[in-house]
Amino acid sequence: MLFTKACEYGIRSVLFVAKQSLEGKRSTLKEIASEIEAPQPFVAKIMQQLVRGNVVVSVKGISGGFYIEPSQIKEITLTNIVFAIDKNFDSKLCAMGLKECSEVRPCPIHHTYKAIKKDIISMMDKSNLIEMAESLKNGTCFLSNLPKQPINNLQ
Amino acid sequence: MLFTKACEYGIRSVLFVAKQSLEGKRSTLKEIASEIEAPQPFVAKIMQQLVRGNVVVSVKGISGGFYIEPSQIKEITLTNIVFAIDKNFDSKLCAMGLKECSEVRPCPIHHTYKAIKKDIISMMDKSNLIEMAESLKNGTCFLSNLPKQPINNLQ
DNA sequence: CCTAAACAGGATAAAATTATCCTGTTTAGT
DNA sequence: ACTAAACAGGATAATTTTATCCTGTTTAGG
Ligand code: FES
Ligand code: FES
Repeated sequence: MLFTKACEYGIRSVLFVAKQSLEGKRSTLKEIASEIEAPQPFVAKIMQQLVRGNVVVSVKGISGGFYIEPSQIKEITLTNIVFAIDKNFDSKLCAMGLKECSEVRPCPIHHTYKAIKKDIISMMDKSNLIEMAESLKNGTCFLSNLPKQPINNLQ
Repeated sequence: MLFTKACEYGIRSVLFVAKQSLEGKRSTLKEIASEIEAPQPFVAKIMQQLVRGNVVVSVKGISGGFYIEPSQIKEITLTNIVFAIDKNFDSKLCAMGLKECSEVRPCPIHHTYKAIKKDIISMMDKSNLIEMAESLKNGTCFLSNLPKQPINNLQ
């Protein structure tokens, strides 16, 4: 598993908030947790970390919620999200658990894994939040497994 | 982190045992734990799982230890090792934690991550244990961070 | 046949991660 | 002012992962 559960929830939360923010809407904890199908109190903790990390903005009080300045959305990367939640995340570590991933003292899979790591880092740095948020809007990608409403809900 | 600590220790243990087996030597728990710099009782548990999973063979009693039939070494993959230790390991899961990684209902990073997953699976399936064990023998790769002996141990 | 070295496995403990609870503060609207 | 909806944050609980302990069994060698 590449990311911790907290990071997975965090990424999905931010993407939902980003999508809503593009439409000028704030998102409440309740909406976020329901949308991403995650426990609300845990999502609350994660959103707190994201606020402290300046990834999202929170507004207290009635009609409050979370949002991201639309002009900021394109600046945010998965790296930003993940590091706001998991200070210790490090995609640069050795796949076999050596304390240091090193070119001069490589583990047996270092050379193969190096290319994979590069791709992971690149994915995290170059992932375009606004493009992802727009795909969510278009319905070409999703944040949960099952459609919210059954398809056959006629009558 | 791609693998759990247990898997990391397991991979390193198997590689050490493989290297020793190429030289006709059995490895004791004490040797393995010391070589890979991991807690011996935890390594013991992991080795038990590897024995049950038919990755390594154990011999009880004095002058016992763990070994791998040299002819078998080239048959073992990282996938074998990891699944013997972590039944739930699944490199095919969604990077964002959706219950199912799906082409028809993809998460926002599915398409980028798909290629990475393919590389991970390929690394795990095609990694050549005998080549790695031989590199260990040659000293072109390593299982721990620091040389066992200080370099300046003259006199 | 006795001993010491080695693995096996159940039970338990410690640490980290995930999840929940409760109380407090903020704020729009009345 | 009062109220209800919303986030903040400390404390706690549950679960999973990591690590240890203890007792038992096996076996080569004297
Ligand atoms: S040393 Fe293991 S991945 Fe680089
Ligand atoms: S659906 Fe998320 S990686 Fe495939």
